[in-house]
Amino acid sequence: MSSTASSHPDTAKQAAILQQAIDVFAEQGFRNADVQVIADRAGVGKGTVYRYFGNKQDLFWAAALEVTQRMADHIWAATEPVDSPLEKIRAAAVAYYEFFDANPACLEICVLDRAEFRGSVPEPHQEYHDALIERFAAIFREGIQRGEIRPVDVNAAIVGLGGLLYGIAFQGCYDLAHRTTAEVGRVAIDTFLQGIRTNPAEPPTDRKEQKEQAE
Amino acid sequence: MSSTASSHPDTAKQAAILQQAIDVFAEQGFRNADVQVIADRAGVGKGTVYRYFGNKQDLFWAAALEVTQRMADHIWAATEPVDSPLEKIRAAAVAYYEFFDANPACLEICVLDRAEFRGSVPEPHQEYHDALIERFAAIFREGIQRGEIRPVDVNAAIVGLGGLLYGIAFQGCYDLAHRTTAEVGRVAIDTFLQGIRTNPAEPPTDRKEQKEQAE
DNA sequence: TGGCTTGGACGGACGCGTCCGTCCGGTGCC
DNA sequence: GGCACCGGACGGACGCGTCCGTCCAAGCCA
Repeated sequence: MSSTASSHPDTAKQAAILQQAIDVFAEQGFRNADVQVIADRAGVGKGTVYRYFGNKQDLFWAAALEVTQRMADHIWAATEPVDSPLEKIRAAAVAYYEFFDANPACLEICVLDRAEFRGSVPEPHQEYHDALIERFAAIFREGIQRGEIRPVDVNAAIVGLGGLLYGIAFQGCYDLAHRTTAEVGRVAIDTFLQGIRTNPAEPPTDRKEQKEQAE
Repeated sequence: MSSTASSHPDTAKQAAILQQAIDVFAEQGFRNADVQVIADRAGVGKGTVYRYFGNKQDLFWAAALEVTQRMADHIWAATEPVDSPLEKIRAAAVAYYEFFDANPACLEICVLDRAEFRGSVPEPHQEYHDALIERFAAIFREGIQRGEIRPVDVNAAIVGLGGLLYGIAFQGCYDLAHRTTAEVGRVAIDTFLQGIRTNPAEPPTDRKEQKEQAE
């Protein structure tokens, strides 16, 4: 209360509800989450929540879209200043873990999206997802052109990269051999870039970015 | 219905309930799943379900443990006849995707475990998980000894591999660039073994297992 | 016939979404 | 400039449907 100004009745309350929805859904899961609790924490009545978001499910979609946008923004901001495609990919991975380390609730929303709704997201999400794929595909293609990246199947590689990032983040709640998610993520992305196999041609003489992860 | 014999009152009914629990939980999610439906599908009364499994949550744990065991069995069966550590890892990955392609309900149980309970599994699960890690660590170590695998950080590599497998399986419900999960998984595991970076020393002349994924 | 398993009817808790009374800011009339 | 009217934003009480876990009556085997 004491919202003296009330210049825009909508925006402030809507944002408050959305943020609380992210937190409560993340804490409780979709079915367990009580809309009344979201309303209480946002400092509004339950009726107001339904006024702004229609129903519980639409509220969840709104929360999920918000999370997607925040994550994408963070990743793009991290990759843009980098020139090398290979390093762009590494930067994206680091940004990804940074984001979820800093916003664990956002990770849980992604998990719930997959678990509750089998990823059957409405169109806005799909558009964001497709845009993500396409921008990464462009990075991969340029990397291949520049000779930094092997001529791999770009789409499959992106799905693989996505799976790697996603999977490790998901597993963050389990015991990751006593490492933080970001730490494991850094090792994993190095593996993705370089592979685990010894090169059949040469003995392990190609230490180059191994220096920074020296155990 | 018509379970005239009832030779073993326990085992048969218990197994039926467990199987139906896996299916119904996978279809509906934990909170959405109605114990009555599980009982009906298993051909028993709800009271019998509670007699055997105590409560809904314990029933879910039992289902999750069953899934874990089935999956682990399948993977070990696939890796044992293989000699080369590197190929053992590849075989394990293939077996992983095979299993979840053939048993999608089992994948959903894993997703639910993570989503509903943050992976806060009871001890039996943890033991299985630890055993899995240890057996793979042994494979990695032998691979490194034999010179097939770069001297990577074994624990981190395993988490990375697990994340890769897990993540791609999870994403199977999204549009994987019009591929099946198994197909994408095969490409991804190749990437894990070899990396995407061109080797700084030699030009891309090392096609060796690229022949089988020729686009 | 007696003990034990089974199954489904039932009570009660819980939470979604609605609906109605309230309150506040803006507008027109005096 | 002050006052009364009005519309709509707001909040929370409530109704209703859903589903967990229990309990007791009926059946089955020894």
